[in-house]
Amino acid sequence: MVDRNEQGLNEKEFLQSYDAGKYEKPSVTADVLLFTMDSIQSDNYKKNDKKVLKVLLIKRRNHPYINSWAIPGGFVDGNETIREAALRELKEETNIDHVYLEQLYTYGQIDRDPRMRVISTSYMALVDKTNLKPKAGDDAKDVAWFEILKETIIEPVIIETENEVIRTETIKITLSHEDLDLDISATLLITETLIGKNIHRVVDVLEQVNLAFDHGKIIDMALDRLKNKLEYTQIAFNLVPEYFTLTELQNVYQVILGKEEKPAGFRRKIKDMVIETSKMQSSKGHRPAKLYTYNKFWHLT
Amino acid sequence: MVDRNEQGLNEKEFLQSYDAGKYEKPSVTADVLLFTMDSIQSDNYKKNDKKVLKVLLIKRRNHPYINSWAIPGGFVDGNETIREAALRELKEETNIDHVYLEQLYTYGQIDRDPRMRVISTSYMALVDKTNLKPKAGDDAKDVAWFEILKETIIEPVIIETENEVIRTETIKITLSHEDLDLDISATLLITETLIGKNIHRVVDVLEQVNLAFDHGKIIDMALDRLKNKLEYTQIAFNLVPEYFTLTELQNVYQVILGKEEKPAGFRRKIKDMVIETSKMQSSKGHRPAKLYTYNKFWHLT
DNA sequence: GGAATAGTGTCTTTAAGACAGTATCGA
DNA sequence: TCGATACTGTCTTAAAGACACTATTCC
Repeated sequence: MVDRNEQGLNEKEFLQSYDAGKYEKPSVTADVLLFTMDSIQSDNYKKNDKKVLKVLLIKRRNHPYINSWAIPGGFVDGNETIREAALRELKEETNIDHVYLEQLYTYGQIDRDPRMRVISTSYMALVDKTNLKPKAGDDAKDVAWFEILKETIIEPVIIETENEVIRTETIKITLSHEDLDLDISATLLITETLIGKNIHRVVDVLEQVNLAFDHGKIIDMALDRLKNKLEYTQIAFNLVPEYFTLTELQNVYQVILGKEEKPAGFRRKIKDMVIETSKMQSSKGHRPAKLYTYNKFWHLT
Repeated sequence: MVDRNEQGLNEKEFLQSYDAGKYEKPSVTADVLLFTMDSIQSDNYKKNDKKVLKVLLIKRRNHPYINSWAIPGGFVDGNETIREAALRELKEETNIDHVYLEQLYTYGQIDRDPRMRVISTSYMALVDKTNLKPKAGDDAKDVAWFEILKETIIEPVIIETENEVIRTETIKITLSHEDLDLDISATLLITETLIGKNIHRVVDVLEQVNLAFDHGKIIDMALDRLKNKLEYTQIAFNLVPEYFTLTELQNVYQVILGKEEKPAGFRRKIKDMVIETSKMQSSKGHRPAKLYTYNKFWHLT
């Protein structure tokens, strides 16, 4: 027996008569938040380089937000998945294979883009900058790594009423580049409302300078996810070279999580995830450090 | 100075001339995985009810997958966000306010739907079934709660080569209903490949019985997320009534995480999240239990 | 030698796990 | 009284944090 619907059509007849264009459709894009760690060289021969977290942005050459900076991304093509679109985007910016790529969140505010309805799925990618070969034909003026600084502008305020608790906080994300004379920033109002048993978090963009669309909000959410995942996965190893010192690795954690750790405790915590090698890193005016590599079989325990 | 693009247009001129229809666009839907805990009454007056995890499915009345069961969902309308579409869908299935609703993942496989390209953003919702008033006009034949059973069909196999580790496992998700004489199941092949420093997880649908689209895969991923979030957030409280016993709460954890816990340890772990009340639960042939309620200020510590 | 970082041993404090024992109900 | 579940106290083990100390390099 063939299943027929209420109009008496079987599946083949239904599909032939189906009008795919009868609903209004949004455009869908894939945006890639490409993060890396970078070193700021120290002038003191004894001191280690300072490590900072950076994100890749591109300069928009067309409206809307012409000349502002944006997270790299583009429309999802009819013959590719969203992930493939993100990978394609990533390929244009890096030359590395096996880049870590993870879906983060899908943004669907109605007026995100003044051109039309655009729904955007964001991905997070992590790369080790020391492996990045600069691409031929790269126009430094249009693609650049920006150091990320996140600071609190207005300290958290908690308002408790009979049935509700509301916590508001204003933060500012500043994106800076050592060579470009440029101010990029986003000021965000974070409102956490306790409704019933759950906290509902809403992020509003109060002000954005030289940053396109709702990308300040997207960067903020990506930073939160990066923080979270760092604590219970091994993704930090995507941000260091194949051979690294434990201090380097510790710096990745400290910069992203924003808190100091004692060397003894840190080493104890990650000892099963790394393998000691006989290589050494020297050249600085202090005791040279052993180089370690990632223990890829760590999961199987 | 007005910013002009390479065609010499300012933003207003650009937007007026922009052809929003020039790219092929997918349809976007919001799917809601509505979970709840249910009790299976015991025939022994002394024993507590058995608790099970259930998910809400609807029966499809049209092609494709006519007469199969599906996760409730629908197209995102032009004047609503994706979340609003999910809430609208949820409103049709429950009457509760403040339902916990969280975005999970966006699925963009090209052939997910035989009608056309459909990109689907899934949300997870948690409700306490004892609060659910059955909706007027609800057709029990078309909407039903299904008990979830996840089992391993083929035990994990790990293949190690020089540079790669591949782990495969076949699982089966069975969805059952006490009254309906119905088999709903999905058999899934899970392949985890260690590429570089990261594990890439791919879920393939081997077989689906009476289940529409790629919904077996979506249910599986939702279960994983539910498990994860249970361990480091307070979402479990959405699955119990306002007043609950600690054993009830413990059951929520045990059923979803699939492992036993010692009462002493469990109570110690959650003691700051709950508030003891003077209420008691009796009626069973054993010592009555104290009723507790959620400590909504637990976060602020 | 001195500044700076690398690395380790041990003590203390907390948290997690195990286990035994008491309490209280309904038939 | 018995079967079943509700709870609590304490001992053990493991993890996290604090701190002191030694090691090694380049200028």
